[in-house]
Amino acid sequence: MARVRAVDRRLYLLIEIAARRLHRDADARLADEAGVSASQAAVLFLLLRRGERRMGAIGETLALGAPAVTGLVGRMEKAGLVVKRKDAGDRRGALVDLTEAVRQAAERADQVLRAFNADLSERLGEDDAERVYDALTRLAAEAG
Amino acid sequence: MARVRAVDRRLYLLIEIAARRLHRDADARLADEAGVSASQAAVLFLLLRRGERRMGAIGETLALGAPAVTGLVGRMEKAGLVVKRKDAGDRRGALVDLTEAVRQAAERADQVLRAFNADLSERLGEDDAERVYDALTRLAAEAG
DNA sequence: CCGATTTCTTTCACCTGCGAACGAATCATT
DNA sequence: AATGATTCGTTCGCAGGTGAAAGAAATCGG
Repeated sequence: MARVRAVDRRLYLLIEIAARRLHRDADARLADEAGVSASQAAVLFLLLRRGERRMGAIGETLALGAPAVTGLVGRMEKAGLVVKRKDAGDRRGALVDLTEAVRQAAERADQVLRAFNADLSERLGEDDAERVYDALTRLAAEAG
Repeated sequence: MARVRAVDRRLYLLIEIAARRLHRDADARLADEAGVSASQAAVLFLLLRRGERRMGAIGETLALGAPAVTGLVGRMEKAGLVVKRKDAGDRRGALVDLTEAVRQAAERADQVLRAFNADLSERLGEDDAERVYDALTRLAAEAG
């Protein structure tokens, strides 16, 4: 299988490459075992943990632009994974939530994600996993 | 600006989020200062460092599937950034190389990338940058 | 030499993401 | 109130990614 050659120690490129590989892998596993895509799983995960959320909040948490959220949630709604309703308090906004019927699937997706992450931690070792987590948190915080 | 909330310590999601933010940022800077996209810059970078390459090799190094390479290189060819020619030795294959005219632009892109990476290293600190680099290399090596 | 298999790339249909431009609703100021 | 600026989400057109299937060229076994 393809080795990753260093490409001259460019951290940014490496992050992209790693993210792409992991995405592909997670996507396949999630599709198999939970019938959702990786992008969808992220939304389900968020809604499961934190409940009903506005479009904008979803985008902010997942670092997605507004059009991406519109599209992603739209496809999920069509697939019956989520429901969208107008925010009564601020009628510009829209609230997204899990459908009761799909909560179970969301939990399955959650477990696949959990297993996937456990694999990653194992491959890195507790210590490095922690460190990478912190480091990426700092990087993601404010892309200067 | 948007803080990244932990979303329950899911390393995989964090990697996606960080990659997305960094990509957006790098893409904007590269477009401004070198007139190429981040994906294109990765190809230019590779060709600049290692010279002429086959489609498959590009995909392998950058963790891109064959169709992605076809599309990316095709757009770059149309934009005059690279030339593609049949591999004389194995006429299934195609060799991609920089156009002489664009080598300068490639070097500009390279410098933007270098600066971008320097920023990242600075924000992480030498030590963590190194560690993250090694850790991601392991993760990217074989998405199990 | 020839058919079967493998390898390299492309095509297809699709999902996912982006920036720019827009309409609708809210907020702030007068 | 009225108007003007801001915020929220959508639409649009596009780049960039995927897996599956198909096409060429090379290779391998008989």
